[in-house]
Amino acid sequence: MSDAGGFFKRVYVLVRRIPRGRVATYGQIARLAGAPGAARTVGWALHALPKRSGVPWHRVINARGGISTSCLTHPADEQKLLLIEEGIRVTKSGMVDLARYQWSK
DNA sequence: CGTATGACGAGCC
DNA sequence: AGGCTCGCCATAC
Repeated sequence: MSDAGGFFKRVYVLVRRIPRGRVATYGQIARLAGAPGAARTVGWALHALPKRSGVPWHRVINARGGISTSCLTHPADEQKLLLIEEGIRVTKSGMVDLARYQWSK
């Protein structure tokens, strides 16, 4: 399940472990997945991830605490709303205070 | 097996 | 804060 050529799966498992009201960066997930530097691959994993998969993809943001979504199927506006509904303060520009909300195992 | 891609990261302006 | 360039890494074709 969490192994066997499924780097993506490993990412999904880690994202699911992010507690509600907390966020993580792509680089952080990549590092926990055992591939520091593969932040881009993490983003791609979530990109291919359907919302109904149950993975809180909206809790994953970039190192600057911003929403980088350029994906039309996953609008940044929706991600922003989801984060706000979890109690996370997000600026109009979609910036999150990492120092306060970044997930720490 | 080589090239292209991508929801990134860090550095620089 | 926002934008551009280069570098890293795992898939897709």
